Amino acid sequence: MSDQISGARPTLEAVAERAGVSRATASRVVNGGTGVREALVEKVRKAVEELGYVPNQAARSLVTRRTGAVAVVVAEPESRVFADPFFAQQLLGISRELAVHDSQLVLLLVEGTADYDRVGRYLSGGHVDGALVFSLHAEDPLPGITRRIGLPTVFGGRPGWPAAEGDRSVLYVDSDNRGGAREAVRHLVSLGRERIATVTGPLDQTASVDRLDGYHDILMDADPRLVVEGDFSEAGGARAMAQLLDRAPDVDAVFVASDLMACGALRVLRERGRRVPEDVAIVGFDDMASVAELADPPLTTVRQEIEEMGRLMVRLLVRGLERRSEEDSGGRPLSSLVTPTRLVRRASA
Amino acid sequence: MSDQISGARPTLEAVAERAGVSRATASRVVNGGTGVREALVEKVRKAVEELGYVPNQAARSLVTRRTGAVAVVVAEPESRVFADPFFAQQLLGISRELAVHDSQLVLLLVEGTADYDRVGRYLSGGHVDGALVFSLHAEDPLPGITRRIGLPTVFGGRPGWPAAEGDRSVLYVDSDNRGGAREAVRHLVSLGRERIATVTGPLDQTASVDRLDGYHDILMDADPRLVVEGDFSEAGGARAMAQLLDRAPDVDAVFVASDLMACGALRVLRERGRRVPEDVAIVGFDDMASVAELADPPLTTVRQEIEEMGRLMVRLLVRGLERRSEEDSGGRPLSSLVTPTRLVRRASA
DNA sequence: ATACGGGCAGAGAGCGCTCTCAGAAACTGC
DNA sequence: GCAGTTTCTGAGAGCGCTCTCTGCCCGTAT
Repeated sequence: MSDQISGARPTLEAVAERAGVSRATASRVVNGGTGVREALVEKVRKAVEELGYVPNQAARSLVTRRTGAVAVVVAEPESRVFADPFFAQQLLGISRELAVHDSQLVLLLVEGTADYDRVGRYLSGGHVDGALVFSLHAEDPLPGITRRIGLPTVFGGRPGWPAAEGDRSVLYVDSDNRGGAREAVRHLVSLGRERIATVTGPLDQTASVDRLDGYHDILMDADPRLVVEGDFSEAGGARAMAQLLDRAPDVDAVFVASDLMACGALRVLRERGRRVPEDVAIVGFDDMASVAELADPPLTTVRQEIEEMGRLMVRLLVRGLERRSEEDSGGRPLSSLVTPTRLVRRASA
Repeated sequence: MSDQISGARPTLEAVAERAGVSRATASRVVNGGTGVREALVEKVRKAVEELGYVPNQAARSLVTRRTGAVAVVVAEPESRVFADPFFAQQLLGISRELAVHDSQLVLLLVEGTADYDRVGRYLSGGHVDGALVFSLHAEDPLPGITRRIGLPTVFGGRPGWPAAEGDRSVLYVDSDNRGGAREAVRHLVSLGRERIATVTGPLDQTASVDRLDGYHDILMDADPRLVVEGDFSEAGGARAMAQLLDRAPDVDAVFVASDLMACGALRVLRERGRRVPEDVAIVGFDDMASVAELADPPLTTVRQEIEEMGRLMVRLLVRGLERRSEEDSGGRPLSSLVTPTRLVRRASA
């Protein structure tokens, strides 16, 4: 019987009546139950149970101004959600951490200009308490939107748009791309390699730039022919590697800015008869399980805690929300997070 | 000025006042504007514009009982969202189609038992108008949950739990796995191959079973040694292929139930010195752009319209919602959809 | 001119919940 | 035993919106 009530869902009113208390008391119990006599708490709990009561979120958020939902905004999903197991894992982290905070994940994929409109309207509509934004490029209007409407926002990766530089109020979670790159290159140097090249990601993304900076930190005046721009795809890595071999046949090590690209590079090296790591040592970046370990040879790579980054984004956002609602704003202001990376040695270097 | 109102968002009341009309009229205009004189429509539009009014969804859905959101429930995301570009693409289709219908996508990833609880509560809470469910296995409680609470639901792929068989009220969108497999095998036969094997997906998934059935449709009494179970992963495909070569060294063609597995198979064949397609012809399944075309040799495969399937799920759900709200239920009942597949010939067979 | 019908606009009653505020009940101290 | 506290409970006012219902105004027919 009671598990088939498909029609009218019970209201708080009904629960209160059944428990013989007022709506206010029932509400108190449902929301934590502090300050209510134990006997009544029990009664209400029982009524909730029997009726199969579930609070109506719409009514609740109408008055609390909280929705219990967080938007995850992804620009250019085609190139991202997709090709990128990276993002999938981050999403997993986000989802898990949101579950901990009893919040829902509203996924907004943004493709065209019209979508920006739609998403902008949605975010302004008070449908969500905050937003986690993954936007790749500098000209993205998203950051401006969330800022204008005052929606708490955390970015995935250091945002690259000009005004953000040095603006401490812009919150993001990133991994230590530069440090990781440094460690990778240092490792290659320690191996005695002398012509160390790098295949970068698209240089309009901060992650790519930071990794390249890390490379230059160690190899301050590297031969510019040893730097080739890739696009984070397997094919792009292959293309870049081919180009590199043509430009600098004497290359003996490559720091490739992603595992996927490293795979492409590995393939080209194999095709051209270069042995890895004997002739050319390779270090990747990401440590994506499905790629790095299975590569031939298994990739030495820089590990980032991808899922952890997703979780941290949520925690940062939630902390911001708490502050805001407490009108507290005490303590020192929230600041962006940079998660450590670490070199994982396998066979390729 | 007006684009920085971070505090109080304007209400319909405010719009009405500014336009010099009643709240009711303002509401009419905002929701389509039929039955309102053009002059007033203009005035209200202007007021909306000037105030930057955005309707409060909570208030609206409190009275309409519609949320404008659809849940996408994914069981076992780790093995799915992840490894599976397949799912990503379907999600893209879903997102795009939902945008068309002005609905939001609430992503629910389900992992442990506790999650089922949480998700069940959420779905019962009236937070969403319907659900799109991807659940892999027979024992999944999800279908039961949505059914019990009477939430309109469409499944991704034919559900495999026992009670669903033959139940026309269970709606799903699937591709023609069996037909596609048949076509693949028929093609291999037409090539004159005589020892045609198959690497299946996990046989607790209907898609895998259906593809295997398609294989048997053509090869009614195939040697059981020619059937090996894989797991839809690259590594699994490699493993299965190796096993196959051991069991039946004379195999001259393989229908592999996914492109990813086909890649693994290709790799093993290469390692063992078998030429593709000369010695062993391979046909994959999925036609995933990032895999099939880039494989060496490029894969002949069965194409499914993955994104389209996502879109169809949404359309089916939306149609169900419309019917339900119109109390119409006229016309013939909605029925599940099976999208066609087609063989794409490349070099591997 | 009066009666009647149709198209439009406004008043107002909720939707289900939270939260303040005030009053009841139980406790303390003198 | 009574005033002064403290703890708990209930009444009731909204949150912002939709939607029905009533009434106005206009055009047309009588």
